[in-house]
Amino acid sequence: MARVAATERRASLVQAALTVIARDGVHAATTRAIVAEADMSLASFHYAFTSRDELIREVISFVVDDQHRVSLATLENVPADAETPGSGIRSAVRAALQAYFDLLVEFPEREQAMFELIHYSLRTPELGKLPQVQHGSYRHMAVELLEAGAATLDISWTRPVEEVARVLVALTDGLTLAWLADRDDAAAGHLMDFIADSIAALAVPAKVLHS
Amino acid sequence: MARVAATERRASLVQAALTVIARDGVHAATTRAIVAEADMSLASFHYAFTSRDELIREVISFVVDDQHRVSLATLENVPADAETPGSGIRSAVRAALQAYFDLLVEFPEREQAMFELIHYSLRTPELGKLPQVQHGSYRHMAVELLEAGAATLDISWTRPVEEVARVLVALTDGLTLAWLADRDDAAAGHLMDFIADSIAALAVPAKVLHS
DNA sequence: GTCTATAATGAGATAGAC
DNA sequence: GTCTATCTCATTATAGAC
Repeated sequence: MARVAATERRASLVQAALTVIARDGVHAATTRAIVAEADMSLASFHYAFTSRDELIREVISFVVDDQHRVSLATLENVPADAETPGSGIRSAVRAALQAYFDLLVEFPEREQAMFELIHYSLRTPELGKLPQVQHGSYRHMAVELLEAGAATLDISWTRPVEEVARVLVALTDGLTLAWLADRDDAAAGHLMDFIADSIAALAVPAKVLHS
Repeated sequence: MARVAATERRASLVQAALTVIARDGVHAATTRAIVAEADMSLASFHYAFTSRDELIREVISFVVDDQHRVSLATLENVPADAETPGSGIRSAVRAALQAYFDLLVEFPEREQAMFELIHYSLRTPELGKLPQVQHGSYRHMAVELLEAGAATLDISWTRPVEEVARVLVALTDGLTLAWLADRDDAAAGHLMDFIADSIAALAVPAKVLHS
């Protein structure tokens, strides 16, 4: 096989690991399954990584970074949803949730893998603060979305934006887990309606704070 | 070792498995670890169960049943929180959440194990509809609590109780996952405040519907 | 019914030729 | 740098004595 730089091999293996984890779960992501997915030899694996654990650590780091990238990309679309100040926030939140939900329905394995990676890192002390970091990146993403939405729709949050973000993340996690468990689209829709109402209840027209 | 009925052995092994899963995670719950915890020989394990998978299935079934039992026990305490009709629902919800949260803080491994078991069953097709059942039992528990609360506090839900229950479960799952990830007690408190407000917003005094 | 011993498999990691 | 072959260990499961 062609000679490839170690950094490229590492990237390929991380991608392959993510594919395997999404398809078969974390427990099935053995070194053998991963190298098979990457079409690579077992020895090449241990040339690029000293251990399986080192790979998994890199997978989680990659996922965290990736979420941040996705977050920024999503922001591009927020202004397009702009409507009348104040009242628009409810439908903007609802639309953003629907966009997320559509992705979830299209790639359920991906979100399932995220959960499994969180639980894996919670069970792996050597991973240190990665669970906090991973979860924190979700909240950071939510903060950016909420601030962008507030700026675009000319509203203010009645609670600290970090707090609203935590609510949004918790609700999204709950929505995701519930749908993964029972695949009830209609119920998920009702839940998203509720989330949109509840989040919108934390917004007031920005001018209120200016008076 | 004394001769023990197979059904007792099965029960002991299920308990031991739960202990191991809570302490070290599902992936660490090998037959060896479980029989060590149960102080039993490996052969006894295979006398009681034909396979490890059969045990895990029984563990999940047990957990589902157990949740139902806990749910009924919790109901006993609801009337004690009764206050003035209508306005009391917010503090009743908040108190119930706090009670759950206190349990979570005291036994975090237990809730973590519940998550891991859900994801395990989602990855195990042979387990069939168990994930739905497990998640459904959470919602059932929520329904009973909400109905008992409504009766005691003389309020009605403005949405179908199943829908409110789904919201409550989703929020609780999100609360749990967030706290497991970052152990931020203060943030969890704010989240519970929000949940209580949002759920209470779905309640109206019962007499409104009688007029 | 319970035990010890062992088969059978699959895992992570390494040696050494090329 | 990459390969094949192998080591070592842990796992599930079973056989057969008691």
